Amino acid sequence: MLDIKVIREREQDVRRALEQRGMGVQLDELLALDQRRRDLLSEVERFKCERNASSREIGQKKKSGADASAEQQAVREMGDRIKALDEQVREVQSELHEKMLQVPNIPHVSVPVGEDASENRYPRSWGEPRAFDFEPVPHWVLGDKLGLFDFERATRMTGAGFPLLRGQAARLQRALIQFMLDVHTREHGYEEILPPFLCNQEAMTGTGQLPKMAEDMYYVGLDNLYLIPTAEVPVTNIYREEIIQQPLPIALTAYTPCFRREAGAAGRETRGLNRVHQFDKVEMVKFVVPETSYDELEKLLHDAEDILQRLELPYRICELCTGDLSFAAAKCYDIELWAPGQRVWLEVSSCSCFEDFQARRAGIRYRDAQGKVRYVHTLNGSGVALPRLMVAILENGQQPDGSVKLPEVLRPYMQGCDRLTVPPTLAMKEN
RNA sequence: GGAGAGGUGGCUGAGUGGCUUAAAGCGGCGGAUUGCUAAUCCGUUGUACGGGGUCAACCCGUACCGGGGGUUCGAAUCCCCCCUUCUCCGCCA
Repeated sequence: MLDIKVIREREQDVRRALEQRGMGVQLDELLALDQRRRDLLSEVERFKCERNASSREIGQKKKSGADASAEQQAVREMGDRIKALDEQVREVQSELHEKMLQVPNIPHVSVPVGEDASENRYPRSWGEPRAFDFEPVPHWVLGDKLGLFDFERATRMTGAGFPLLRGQAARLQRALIQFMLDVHTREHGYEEILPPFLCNQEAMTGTGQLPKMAEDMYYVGLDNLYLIPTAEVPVTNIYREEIIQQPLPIALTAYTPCFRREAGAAGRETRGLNRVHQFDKVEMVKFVVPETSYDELEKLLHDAEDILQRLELPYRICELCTGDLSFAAAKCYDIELWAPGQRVWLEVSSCSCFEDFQARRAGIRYRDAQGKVRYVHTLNGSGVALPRLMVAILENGQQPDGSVKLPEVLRPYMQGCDRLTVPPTLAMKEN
């Protein structure tokens, strides 16, 4: 959420910044509501001041035994007016609040201006795509050979887009989670969190999923809870409505499943594990003082990159332009892995700085050196998402015989196993 | 799911209708003093919103004692509903 005072005082700047996002925002309406709210507040507070004074007088009079029934009558009538005005204030306030929740964050000055993804920048990349002396195949072909996935049966029990991993794939996924958490906790200084996988409406509003993304989430109506689309939600909301007492920055990492309805995405790049409704992810979340947030964003990005470098997977960094930036972000880098079997780049991480946008919604504050209460800056990034990481490992590590050579660094996590091979049961079927 | 007991500031903890502007202590911040890794003494101490202002380190007002309603001239205090924590019982991986 933006600060209404900032909108009031720097209307033109805000207007320009939001236009760069390609979103029409009704600032006039917001400012009119704000004016109305302030007028009403002035009025009702004047009455309340008067009532407080009169009540004190009545108390004095009664104590000294005098009659105060005339005054009581007057104050009672004033009370009716106050009640009516309070009601109006509440209405205007909640309407303003609803509207404010719909306004996206202002992009940071360093964000390239552009209309859509075609104007994103690619400042750098890491690693050389492997040169194949045979034709690399997509991961779903490898999956068939190695018995990794069972999409058909998963569809029967749940529906399309809910992957079922078997045998070596399930174990590899578990190994990857363990590996990433170990690197983040032991070497990057994050505290490991295992949060709830369902959150309430307040938490979802705090990080910005609600109200705009409601139809992208799974909702459990009976209990009024949402399945988390990312660990960002429960982990960022750890400090909701708090003044954080411990020193900043705070760096947290969490493994969770993620649930996304992906409304409107049906049929697009949905083959295999490319885009699914349920997936696992290791997430990083930071709470920092405002002065350091963009340095922290670079560090966060490097922490995610470090995972991919250790896994020896070539990637490129994408700097999102204003038109492609998500609702709550002020700046965002994506990391894209090369998938040689499909000849596409797949997004495995999104590292964002939200400045005080989420903190303001969620009421997350700290005390600065002078003891003043201020909003923290929040950041988060995937470190990283599992399905597409799995895709890249499979497609990059594939051998002519259909087996998959695993990154060296995973060996301790795979009981020394260094490749995925055709299981005996499947091999027999082929012969 | 049932019964009982709780929820007060950064923390501990008083407070059963108006001198509560939330006591006291701890912690924090500022100062004084002291030859020793500290003690002692003094002062200070919340948040949000609105208004004013030499637009700041200030002043005025309003609200805030888990959340929401109600009673009252006046509510931390009385009443109702909800949330939540703890204990016991039931159910259960």
